[in-house]
Amino acid sequence: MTAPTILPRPDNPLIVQADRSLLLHTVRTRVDASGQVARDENGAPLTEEHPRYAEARDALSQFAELEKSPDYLHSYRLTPISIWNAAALGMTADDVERQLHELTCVPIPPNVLVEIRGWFQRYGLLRIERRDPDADGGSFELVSSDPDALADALGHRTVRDLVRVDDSGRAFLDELGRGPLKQALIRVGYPVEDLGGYREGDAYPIELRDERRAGGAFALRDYQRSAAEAFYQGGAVSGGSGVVVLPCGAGKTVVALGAMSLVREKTLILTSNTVAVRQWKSEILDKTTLDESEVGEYTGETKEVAPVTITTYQMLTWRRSKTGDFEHFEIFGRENWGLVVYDEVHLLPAPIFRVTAELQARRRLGLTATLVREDGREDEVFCLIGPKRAEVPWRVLERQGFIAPARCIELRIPLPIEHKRAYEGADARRKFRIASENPRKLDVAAALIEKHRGDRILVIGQYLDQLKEFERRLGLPLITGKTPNADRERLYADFRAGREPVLIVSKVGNFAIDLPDANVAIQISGTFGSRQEEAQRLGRVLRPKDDGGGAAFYALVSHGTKDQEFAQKRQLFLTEQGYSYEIVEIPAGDGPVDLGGLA
DNA sequence: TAGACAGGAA
DNA sequence: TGAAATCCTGTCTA
Repeated sequence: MTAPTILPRPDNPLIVQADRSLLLHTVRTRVDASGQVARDENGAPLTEEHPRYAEARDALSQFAELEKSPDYLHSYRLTPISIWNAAALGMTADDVERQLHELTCVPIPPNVLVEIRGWFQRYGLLRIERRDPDADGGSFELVSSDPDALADALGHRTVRDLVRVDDSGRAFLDELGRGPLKQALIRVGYPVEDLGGYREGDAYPIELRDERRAGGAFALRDYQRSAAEAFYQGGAVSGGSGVVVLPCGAGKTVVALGAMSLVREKTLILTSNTVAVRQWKSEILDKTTLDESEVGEYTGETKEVAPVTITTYQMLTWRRSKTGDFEHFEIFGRENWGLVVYDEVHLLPAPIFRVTAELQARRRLGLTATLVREDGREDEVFCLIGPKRAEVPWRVLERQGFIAPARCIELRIPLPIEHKRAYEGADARRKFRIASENPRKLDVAAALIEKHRGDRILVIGQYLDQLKEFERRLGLPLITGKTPNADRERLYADFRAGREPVLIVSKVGNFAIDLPDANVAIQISGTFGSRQEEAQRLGRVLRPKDDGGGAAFYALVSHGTKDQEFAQKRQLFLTEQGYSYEIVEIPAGDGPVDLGGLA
């Protein structure tokens, strides 16, 4: 082990704890010229952002996961997956260790460094390699340069059952065994490097249309091109598998088109809903040389299979009955696909993991805005789709002008006294509902709408009752799942044209991709703590504006309640991406709301 | 043969 | 912890 070359500096922002959690100071107390702690008129100490907070956050985002983000102290955790993704990006244990030493204000517990090294060492320790089935005992073999590691892995029943071990102790498997074996191994702590390679799909010429057209030239942006190349060249076997992480609105589709133009084989695209299917199709027709006949939609309405076919997860996971077969899985065998694209990998349903386990000989590209899954199956994404090949932080795209700068503000609103009483007496789940539906939110929303006169505003909520109340009291149009398509389109059009500056939307807003862009979002209630939901909602207002103006995202929460607690959880992902929430407390009382605390 | 709608699933 | 939206299929109507 290398001795630390950098001594901890007391003014550094990071504390590394023995349980592998990391604490990051976001602020520090301000000191005046005479060396005294600066205080406000009430004598309370003043704080300022820690000068190395941003640097530390950017460093940690490469190899640690953000867990909690209260005001002053953010906590991160080092996990095997977070380290293996770093390893797959080419980082080494030395890199991570050096960055920790540079940021920490206390000595790093030695066991943490040992564990980090251990995880890095395990990455690629076991490999799956191709064999000649006639000469050897099977098509693929699980190998390791470290016999102890191989023996240790095979000591686990769940692993041992998936391979055939011959007399000399070599472990063989066949093609379909690759996925299940990788799943079993990652559960016992071995991320396998799969050098088994890919089966060639049917060649199909797919080229990006790069010519000048009426709408201007289409060209991949630099980060899109390098993400596509990182996917194609990433890993020991080129042509690869893995995940590209890009913010909403950064053009994930275009990255996939870039990858398709590198692979140049028949491609199957799996996406989350039918609107997305249509969007993919029009993007493909617009930006590649493929024409209508070469791109198929495989949905409830039309079941076309073409050299490039787009379908939905729901289509694939449909069953006649609870115990029936997945009747549409046969699409995977209908063509000799050379590439399978998984859109929104953070939403991938369980049955798709199952079928993907059998698809390890196909190239697989996962796209997502966040690797975080609410169900904690990050390890399955890692071993079945592949490691993270490229990631562009939101803030970087913001600096380059590809997404609009955004201000996030959490408004803490007191519960009126009579609701407070009901809240105290309610059980846990009623509490959340009561706090979410704080009627005072309506007054605050009205004040915000007034403040943002002239902007495009979306009011986003979770409960239909609450939303209907807003519709009635504010006299603004509401869109829910029940709103007929014709009405939706009319309202969207009015919103785009500026005739209708405010729309109230329910959870449809999470799915409807055709929802027009806004520059102000007011979230009046959200789910129990879905991080990706918050990210998507912010994504709604992040498209760059013609006037170069910024966006605002307001989260309205009831002060000191479950509502506030869950809001904090939702904010995790965005904090990790470098957004900080300003907190503004709304004074108690009724009548017009004073937004004086808001600059 | 298209559209509307109900019902089940996750 | 619960509510809401979606998608797919099948059936009914005109």
